[in-house]
Amino acid sequence: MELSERKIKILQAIIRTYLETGEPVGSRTISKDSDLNLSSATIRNEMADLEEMGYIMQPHTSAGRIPSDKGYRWYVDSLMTDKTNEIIDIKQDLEDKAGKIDILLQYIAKLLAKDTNYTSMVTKPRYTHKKIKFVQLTDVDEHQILAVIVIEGNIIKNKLINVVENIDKEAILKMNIILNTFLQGLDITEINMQVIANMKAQAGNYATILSDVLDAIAEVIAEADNIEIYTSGATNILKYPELSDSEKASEILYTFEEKKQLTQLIGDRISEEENRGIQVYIGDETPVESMKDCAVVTATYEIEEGVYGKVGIVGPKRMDYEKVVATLQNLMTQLDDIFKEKS
Amino acid sequence: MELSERKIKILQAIIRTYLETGEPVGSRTISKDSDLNLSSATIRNEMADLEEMGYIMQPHTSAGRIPSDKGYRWYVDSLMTDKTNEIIDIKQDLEDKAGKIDILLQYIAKLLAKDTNYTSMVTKPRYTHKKIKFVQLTDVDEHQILAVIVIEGNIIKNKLINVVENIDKEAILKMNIILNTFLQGLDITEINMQVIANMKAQAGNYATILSDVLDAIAEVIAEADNIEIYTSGATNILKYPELSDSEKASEILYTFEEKKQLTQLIGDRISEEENRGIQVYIGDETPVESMKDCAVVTATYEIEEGVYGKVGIVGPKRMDYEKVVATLQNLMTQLDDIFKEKS
DNA sequence: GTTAGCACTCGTTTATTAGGAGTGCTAATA
DNA sequence: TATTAGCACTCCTAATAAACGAGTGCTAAC
Repeated sequence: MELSERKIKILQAIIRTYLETGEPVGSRTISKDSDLNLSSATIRNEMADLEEMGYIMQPHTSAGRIPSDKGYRWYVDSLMTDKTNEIIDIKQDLEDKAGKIDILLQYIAKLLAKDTNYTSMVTKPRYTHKKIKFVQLTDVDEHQILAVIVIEGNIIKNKLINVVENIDKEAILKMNIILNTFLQGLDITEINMQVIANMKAQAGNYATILSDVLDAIAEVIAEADNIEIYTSGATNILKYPELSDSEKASEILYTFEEKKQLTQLIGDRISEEENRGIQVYIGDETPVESMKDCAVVTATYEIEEGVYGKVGIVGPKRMDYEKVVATLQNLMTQLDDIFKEKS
Repeated sequence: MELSERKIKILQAIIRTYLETGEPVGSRTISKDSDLNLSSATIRNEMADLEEMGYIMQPHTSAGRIPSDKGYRWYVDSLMTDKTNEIIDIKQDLEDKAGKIDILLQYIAKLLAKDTNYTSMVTKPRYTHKKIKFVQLTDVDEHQILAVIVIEGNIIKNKLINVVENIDKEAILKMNIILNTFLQGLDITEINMQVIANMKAQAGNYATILSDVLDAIAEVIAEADNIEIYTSGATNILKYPELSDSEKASEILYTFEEKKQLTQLIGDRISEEENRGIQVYIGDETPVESMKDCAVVTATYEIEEGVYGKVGIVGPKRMDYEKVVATLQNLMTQLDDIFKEKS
């Protein structure tokens, strides 16, 4: 069976009404509220068809219809072709905060959660090809060296290194030179045994200290590799009765508290082309078990050539897709503008 | 009326049973479970007295009794005199993590939440008298300076400063010297207009840049002043029926998500002597509105002379005070040992 | 002082009922 | 042929009632 023009209108009406109310919607409601001028009986016939086709379902006989996952999917897909133009101007707010990327992202998460009444999450962008800009050692006291490592994209990391031997100024000076000659401009994937061996050879007496320093650098870089995720509005899910029962809520909230699992949702596979743009996961489509009763919308932002992060919204399946998608699209362009301006 | 020996035993029995079950406890239960060998009628008489004295109350006529806040308070106070000796050996775990204080604290929070099944929170210790160890500027590129600021207690902060003028090596060198001559060893409260004016005088041509740098330093220091709080196990509160209804849970969880309000609970007044040691807040005693149905136990740790942080546990009023207090006491001594060893 | 006994209270559970929203089907209608 | 009015039927929900039972307070006897 095909989706006739009329069926489409009815299906849309059902889904829209359900998104608003969260209650099963009956034939009479559609008959009255839509501009189709059809009796409830006709609507009923069409609804029977739509059910057979899998777009809607009944929680029980003698209840109205609610959208199935397939129904939501259809709805979302049909939305994507429209150009919606809801505008929420956060650009101004954003510009003030553009100085510090992590504060900015945290702020965006908060804004999104507040604006949508769903839960938001934002990943810190991940530099896949990190080149070392420079490394600098400073002596703090006789047994401590402070290493400052600056990676492309102005990610700054520091670490205190405890060293057994006494440290003199000369050692620091020499190591600074060695480190920078060898590492500057190097992609971190290029730091191999060969490079390290060469450095150690040059370091002579200071090889042990250098080894400590290199360990620290490795550690720091590994750390930068962890995906950091900011979330906001987790408690918003308690506002939706279908999610707020103790068990479900507990699972979902736990996921947000732990954050680890969120990686699967917005951390993975950013580099793959097809995962860019706006993605919608409905119910079982999400890779995270605890969110099987939720819908997730994600979007990818680019802060500079090849450096991506993601933004996501989690809510009930009956979330206001239109608004969420529009909001995210809007946010993305505004972020684009901000980052473009800066560079 | 006085609390007779027998009344004490009955009160204890009531509270203990209620802590376990969370259900009102009746006279017959006490009569059978305790070693008093009294009939339920006698217990009833005593219970009527205890109720009159305010230690227990009835949720409604013909229900058993539950402890009132006063009852809990009495119970907790009586616990404090006992020497409990439950031992949970986390020391070994802790030592591995002692390298990085924030990871350590985060880990402690997790451990506590897991161990107690309540919610835990840990503040990062706050250095009240922060002396600047040193400041170091490095040129990143022509218009960016990287400032690294090390404060006593090895708190390291860095900030990228955008400068309009071109920067040459000489400027950097000169400013480094000025900054360190003036600021090194200075308590941050001592950096006043006078000092700044003197520095600017010395800086000559570089005064504008110096001004930017000082702004950045001020910002960084202000940031270090914020109390950071790690929490864990927030979703645990959903395990307790008396807290898990949507509204209450939402409020409490929101408090943990936002964290701001937690400051009132474990951030404030650490320096005041009487707030050290173990503190128990029951119901309305807590300064945080959303936790009026909870109990909060806090403890203070000292990582070095004069540098304090706090650890807190939040749970239902019927929390297992004995275990929580013992766990915290234990944790405190173990932390003490670890930090003492290190210095 | 303690306890057995008993009437009474009141929340909880279970059963019953009434109401109503919504359906599917059929037959009449345009 | 498509639409619609009508009606019997389903089944959820809310309301009401009844049965239950845990627990109490009080009294009177031990």
